[in-house]
Amino acid sequence: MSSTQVRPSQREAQKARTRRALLDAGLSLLEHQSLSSLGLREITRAVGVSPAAFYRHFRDVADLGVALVEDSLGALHGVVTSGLAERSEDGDRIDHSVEAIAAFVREHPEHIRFVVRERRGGVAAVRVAIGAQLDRFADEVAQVLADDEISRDWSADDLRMLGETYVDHMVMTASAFLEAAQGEGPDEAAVARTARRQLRLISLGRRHWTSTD
Amino acid sequence: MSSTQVRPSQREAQKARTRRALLDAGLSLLEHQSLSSLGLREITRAVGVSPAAFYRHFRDVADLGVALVEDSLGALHGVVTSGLAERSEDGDRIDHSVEAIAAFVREHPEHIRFVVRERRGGVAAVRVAIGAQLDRFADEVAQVLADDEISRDWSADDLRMLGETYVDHMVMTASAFLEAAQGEGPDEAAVARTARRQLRLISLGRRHWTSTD
DNA sequence: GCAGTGGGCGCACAACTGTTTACTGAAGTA
DNA sequence: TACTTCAGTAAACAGTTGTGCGCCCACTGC
Repeated sequence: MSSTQVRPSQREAQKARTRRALLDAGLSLLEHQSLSSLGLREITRAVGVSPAAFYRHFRDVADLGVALVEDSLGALHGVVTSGLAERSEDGDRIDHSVEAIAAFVREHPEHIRFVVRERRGGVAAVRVAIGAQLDRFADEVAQVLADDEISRDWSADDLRMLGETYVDHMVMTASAFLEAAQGEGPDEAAVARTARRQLRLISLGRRHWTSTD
Repeated sequence: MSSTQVRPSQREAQKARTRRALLDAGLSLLEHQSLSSLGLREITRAVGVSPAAFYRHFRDVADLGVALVEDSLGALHGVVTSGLAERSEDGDRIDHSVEAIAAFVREHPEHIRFVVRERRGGVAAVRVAIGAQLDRFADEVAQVLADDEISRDWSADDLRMLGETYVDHMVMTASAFLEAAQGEGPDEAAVARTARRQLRLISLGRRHWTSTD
């Protein structure tokens, strides 16, 4: 089996560059529409490349969409795990989490928009890809939570449920920050406040949890 | 000012029938795609009507989308308020709420799919319409919660936040039920169990809530 | 240096899109 | 009965779409 080349050879470096351009153009074109209405020619036109060139990189637009999922959630992955790892007193932890989400949205708004929009979007393959990634997040969060003193006698099942809850809340909050950034809905401070209070609500429920059924 | 006719005159009855047909066809075509990729001709073809006839009823496809929002969330509106009004012991109330959502999804899957998909979808006007409706839901839920003994000394602000939390949770749960119905993800029973436990978590947090900041 | 690989191009193709136009004919009005 | 209204039609418009074909030519490995 041939491993990946150590010296990328400017041929495939160029190929990778075009691929990136296609991905970037696609992502930015998705600001005002959804993937299922994004045209192949639209993308190549934005990059300045012939339509036929597209097929050298992706089977179709949906395929590019799947690639974008890895792109978008890969970056978030690092933030979540490293952010959760650092532990501190409860209130601070909530503040830091919310601020981390806010910062990520500020830095990568298009990625967040893409994920949030296509999570329930019209392209099945992309929906599945996003779902799988978020499932992984939920697992990892549950893993971290398991080491907390509070959830000493929680069942794996309950922990998993809690992990899902946190991930869903994270996505919702990110989406709300995004809307705030583009002037729709409440402003960033208000979103942050709501998010913090919701997390406090969950945190309280967590402290008084008793496993049944 | 001329009021709406009491005797609908078969002319406008026919018009209304075509309009309904367009709405229904549109909704069912949205099962496997999103609104921004739904074509005007696609709809009229499904109804068996000429493309130009579409303009007698809607300005464009986005306009039809907005009409679909009223259609979809109007039905849900009755369920939510009447369902919440009946009060009982805490556990039962959770069970009933979750079952009510499950039942609604079973009866109107396409409506739920539409709302969930287009809530963050590519058509701004539709996003706004859905957001406004869900905001109203949140208000109403907060209103009902205000009369609970538990939230005796809650601020209006905290109640509103809790209302949003419940509405978001409802939408998420409905979406999960929908996925279950079409074989993706966990089955209906598992979704219901998760939803119940999440509600119990929130309920616990609620009982121990103390307003700060 | 030379044969071979492969990313990108230009062009053509048929199929489709949204929108406008002038029209028809049934239903409503007086 | 004669006159108006208007939902729906048919046809044409200029653009656009995805995809396949053969060709080029900078780069690669020998």
